[in-house]
Amino acid sequence: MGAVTLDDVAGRARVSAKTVSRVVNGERSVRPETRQRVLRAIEQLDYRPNLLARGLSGSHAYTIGLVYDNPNAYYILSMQQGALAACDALNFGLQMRPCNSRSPGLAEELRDFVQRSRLSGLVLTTPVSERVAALHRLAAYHIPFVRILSAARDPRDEFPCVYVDDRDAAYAITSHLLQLGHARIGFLRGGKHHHASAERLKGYKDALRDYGVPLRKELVVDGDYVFDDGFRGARRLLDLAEPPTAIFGCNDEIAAGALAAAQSAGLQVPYDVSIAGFEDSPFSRHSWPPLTTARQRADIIVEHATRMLIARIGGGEVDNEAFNPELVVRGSTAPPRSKSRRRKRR
Amino acid sequence: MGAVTLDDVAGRARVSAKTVSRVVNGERSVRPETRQRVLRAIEQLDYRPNLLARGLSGSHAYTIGLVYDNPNAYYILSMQQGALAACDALNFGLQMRPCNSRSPGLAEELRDFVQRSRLSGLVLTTPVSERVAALHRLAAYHIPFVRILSAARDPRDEFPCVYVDDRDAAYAITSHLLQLGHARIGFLRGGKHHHASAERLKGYKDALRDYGVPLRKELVVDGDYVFDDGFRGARRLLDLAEPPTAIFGCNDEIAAGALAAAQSAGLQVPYDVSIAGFEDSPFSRHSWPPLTTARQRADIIVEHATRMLIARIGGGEVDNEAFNPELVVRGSTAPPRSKSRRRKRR
DNA sequence: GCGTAGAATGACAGCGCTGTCATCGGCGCT
DNA sequence: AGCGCCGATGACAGCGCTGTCATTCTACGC
Repeated sequence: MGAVTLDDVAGRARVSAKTVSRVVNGERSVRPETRQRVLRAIEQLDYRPNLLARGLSGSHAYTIGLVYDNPNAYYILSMQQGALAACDALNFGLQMRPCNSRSPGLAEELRDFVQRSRLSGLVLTTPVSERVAALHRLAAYHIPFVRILSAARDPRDEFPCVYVDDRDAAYAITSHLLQLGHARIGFLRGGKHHHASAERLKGYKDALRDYGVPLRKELVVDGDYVFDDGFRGARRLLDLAEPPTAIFGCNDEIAAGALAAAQSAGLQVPYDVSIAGFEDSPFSRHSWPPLTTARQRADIIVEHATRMLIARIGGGEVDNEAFNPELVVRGSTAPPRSKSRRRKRR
Repeated sequence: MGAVTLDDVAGRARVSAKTVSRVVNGERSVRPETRQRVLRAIEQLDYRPNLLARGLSGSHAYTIGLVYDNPNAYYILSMQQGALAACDALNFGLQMRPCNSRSPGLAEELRDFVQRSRLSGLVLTTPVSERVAALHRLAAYHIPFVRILSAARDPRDEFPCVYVDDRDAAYAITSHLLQLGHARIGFLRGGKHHHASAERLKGYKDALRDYGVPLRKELVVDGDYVFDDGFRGARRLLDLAEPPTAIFGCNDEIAAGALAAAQSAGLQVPYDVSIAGFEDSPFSRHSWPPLTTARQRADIIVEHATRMLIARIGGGEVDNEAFNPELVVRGSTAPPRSKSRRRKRR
């Protein structure tokens, strides 16, 4: 099993182990010719640093943790892929960490997690990134982190941040529906305590206001980020005496539920009712009709956040960044048909 | 930051560090009263072992790798969840490792991966688990692994294995369609080089044979495990002079493509054409109509494989296990309607 | 040619744990 | 009483790397 170690390389290159370490870690103050010799030895021996030893010895393990608390499988995986891409490129390891963002001991759980493996830092995704008290505790423990937040850029933020302006995107989707001529637009909320959900509702309300369309309480239905709630919520909306001509689901899974509810009621989408989602998950592309939605590249966002984190760990100062989801118009939205022509099938 | 170490606990419990180590690792030969004292100290100090140190010092890192090469995001995530469940329960770490199963240096890549982090072992999922030559090399490197294989249990297998009998499940789905009265059943293949895909095709053929229905070459269409191939393949089938009355997609994503193709052609599912998938992914539940499919609990299967692996690492002998996917009948399949009554909408 | 700053390199300890082997004590046996 | 044996415990080295600090080398100015 004899894995090649620093010492082996050092012997071959006729330098000390420390110098090899310097080369491996790209430190300055190694003469180019020495560096060459070391690199050659590394290649000849096919040396790979032992990450455990490096982590144990150094001040941190060159590994970051991705912290999430989200029921949405697809979302988690995109985030993981983004984080993995950044980590692979920068030679860091990645640990996934599900958690309960509402737990009172959140900060301490995360501290233990970091200490056990000497993690270099954490990427905090929503809704974990919204627990401000926990963030302060983490900062007090000197744990580097970058958070991803559903909000507009805010210069007063004291913690490094990648912003995703969900309000803006929800505004765009609602505007799109309004411009198509819809005046009664249903809104299916997700995650009650989830800040992103509130932002999306805000975008919806703001758009209605700006277009001079009154907000109707009965068109906003609570629920969670899951299919069944989308189905039930849409059913409720469609059963109203005056049903909406369009429904905006707070994420794609909710919209999928709404789509199924409409179709099971014999309505044709988008002719009888328009449906829009939020997320650009595979479902939105694979359903029929494909969903109009907001493209949110969770992978790219998290990759960026990961790079920011690693840069900070390396001592750099990094500027916050904002990513705005963009409107993707697909087949599930169209102008409303006049009520008289609405028809039931089957 | 001062994390609590073994020595701290040892000092408090008035024993040596080694004894604390024994208690932590559940070794015998510690007097119960000593053990109690140590446990109390651990609790009082809230001690957590440093995984890096343990891994560096011990013969392995109490961490396993989950190796995959699969384009299906949902599948990967379920597997990850299963592995995480087992690892959490048994106090192991988990590293995810995507790879190219067709790379000639596969075994060496994996060896490097294992050595870098001193991994305890690997769980190999399909199609990586099918590369027999690589498996032999891994075994020669003394790397423990458990593989998950799409096949019927085979006592001649020399490597530990969790079997998933895809042929059987595909047989069940095809039988279901045949029993409904379908005689022309289209089959959309996935991953050309993927053994599981061949097994599913086999199940399809076997069922046809057993029901005395001739196999029609033109009803079997090649493609990959992706939506677009399902869409295109189904289009091709539906455009035949004598189109099939049912289509069986090799996984849910392919079936989703077929569903979209049928609906975009104005066909009503399942009245005009039945569609079945394979996998029981969320899509199959969230589409309209929901898909008849084969339930494959990737999470449970991988959790089991992970437990097997960890048991083996601990020196135990473990028996191979087989999981058979089960047929899940939903709304996308129904008896064929007579051809004359078939109608186009829109 | 000499002194010296600053760059290049090396020696060494130690990160927190486990494997190995030595040690200690108590018990049962002759 | 003396012996051996085994269970319980501890001392110590070392896993492979990095941080710190000491040492050596180089180049430049006078």
